[in-house]
Amino acid sequence: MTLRQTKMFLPTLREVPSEAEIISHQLMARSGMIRQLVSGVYTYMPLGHRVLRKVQQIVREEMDRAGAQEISMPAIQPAELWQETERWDAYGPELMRLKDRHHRDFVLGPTHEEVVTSLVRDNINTYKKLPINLYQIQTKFRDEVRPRFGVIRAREFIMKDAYSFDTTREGLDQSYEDMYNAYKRIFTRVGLNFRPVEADAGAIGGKGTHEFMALSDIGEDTIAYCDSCDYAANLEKAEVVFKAVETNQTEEKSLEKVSTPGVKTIEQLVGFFGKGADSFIKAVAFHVDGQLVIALVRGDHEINDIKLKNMFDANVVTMASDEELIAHGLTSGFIGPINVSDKVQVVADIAVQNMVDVICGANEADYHFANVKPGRDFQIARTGDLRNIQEGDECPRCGGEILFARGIEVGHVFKLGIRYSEKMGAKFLDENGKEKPMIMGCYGIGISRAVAASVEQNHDENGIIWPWTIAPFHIHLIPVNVKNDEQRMLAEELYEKLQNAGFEVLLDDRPERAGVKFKDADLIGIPLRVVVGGKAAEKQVECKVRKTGEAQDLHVDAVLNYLNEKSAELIAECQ
RNA sequence: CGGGACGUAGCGCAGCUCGGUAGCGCGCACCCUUGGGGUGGGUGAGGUCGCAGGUUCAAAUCCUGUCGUUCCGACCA
Repeated sequence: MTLRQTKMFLPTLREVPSEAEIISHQLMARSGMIRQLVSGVYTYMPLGHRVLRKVQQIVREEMDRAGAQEISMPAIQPAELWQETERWDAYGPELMRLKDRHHRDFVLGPTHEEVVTSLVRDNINTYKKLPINLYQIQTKFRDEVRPRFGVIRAREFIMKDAYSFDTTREGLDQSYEDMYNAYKRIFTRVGLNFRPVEADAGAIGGKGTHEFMALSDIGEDTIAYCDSCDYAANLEKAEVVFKAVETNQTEEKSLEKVSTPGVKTIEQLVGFFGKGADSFIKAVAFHVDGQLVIALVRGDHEINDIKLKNMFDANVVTMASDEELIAHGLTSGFIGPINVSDKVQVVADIAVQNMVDVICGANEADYHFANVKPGRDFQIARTGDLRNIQEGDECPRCGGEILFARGIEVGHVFKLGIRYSEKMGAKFLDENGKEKPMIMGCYGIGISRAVAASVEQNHDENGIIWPWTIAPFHIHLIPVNVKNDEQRMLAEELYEKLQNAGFEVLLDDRPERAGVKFKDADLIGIPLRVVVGGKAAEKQVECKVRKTGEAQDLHVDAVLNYLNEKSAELIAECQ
């Protein structure tokens, strides 16, 4: 490995490539870490590759420590395996498919449940060989609808995926916990500001699941977290604690039909009636596994379609189309729970059931009902938690206050159970000679995504600021003027010395001007910098910390001590 | 999948409205200069104007199609 910049393939850019929108993408491109080949597909150049390897190494160490064993499975997989689990159809167009010369169908693996389950089923058949946890670090393929954010949502990316096989539920719980703890150590060591959050299990099934979120404003997920305990959940999952609103309502008003021409949205209703959004019922029609469902929430709340899906234990939930609305006698913009056909089921969020004197759509263009009382004026088929949690709501664990943050999903742990082992016949004989399906878990880390998330979290206006543990180099050694013999020789001397001391050193031996070198150094973001300049004759050099900007002139003999001290501080930040 | 924008030198862009010799900045090569925050000057190399078709005496420019990139939305282990 050449660690001299004159020899290294490290093309930095002064300007931002036009396709890069977010800061991490811009900086990774400008610093010469990555180049885009086509949409969502990237080359990692030497600098980027070194960072990837650092992250991979940490992941390996922690996975091995947790008792997992590294393997390497094929990226190319036969369609038959995917047909066994029915994911050949279920996975949809996101699955990269191809044919071989004999016209046999294959896929480029987006994940490896099928392959690993087939592997284990063919090679393990007794409880004596279980539990086992197998992992790999490998390129994955997903034909994303819309690749974006550079390598954060790419179509080809590097993932660590692990799969555990246990004989009992309790065993799975243990495997899961081991992985959960390993993930906490991994992301801590990688230097990410992250949070494990409870998540919805989604289509992959299983009960327990946590996502590891790198906190970032550009994150695609919203995290609801508590300000006083460690509760954190994905917005789609976060439970809402129902608090009954006290009412001093004594006399009961009767239902009244009000003309509301053109008033459709909650916002318009608020303006029209001069009442708060919580005086209205928001009604949205969904298509739930073939049935039309009207879901009700309070006007100031948002419907959570995943909770709706879970309420019905449904496979598919989509917004009802205009055609479906008309077919069921509903009018877009004026949907309500009163006078609906028998074919339509009305469900409601808990907060709706004891609302009084509320206003809702009349299922007739330009009319709303006022003074509506749930239970009296309409019946609710099912009641439950159907809304998104909001900032300021009560924490479901401790009663503290819920706040929101955005996060980039860098890891995910799942309890799969027997979903795959049953379909694929991955069974073992237990102590009693009885055949049982293996109980599985799966655990993913987006390696390349974690790198981008780190850049997103660690940069300033001049460039990247790498955490020590995943920095491509530890020390950037910069002779200001390589034509000056004293500077050049002192730099060479230090280069040897620092490398012998165990540091990874990048020597900027380019015949560039100081400004160019400093700009590139800031951009690349190596944690510590040693500048050999005008005082080379007196054996004085400048040492600088990229993150804080603190700099000091030192005699060469004092440099090693100083760097050891600073590196120890930087290492401590990732523990 | 719906809506929008953009494809001109390695990178960033102008030129297109109104058809007629393809330009600028950066980068690159060489010379001089400078030498602690993207020095200054000079010389030079580098482009099927995304692709295909059409209109025209003539197309980067007008028309049609297509491919690519990207943004917003929908979707999303």
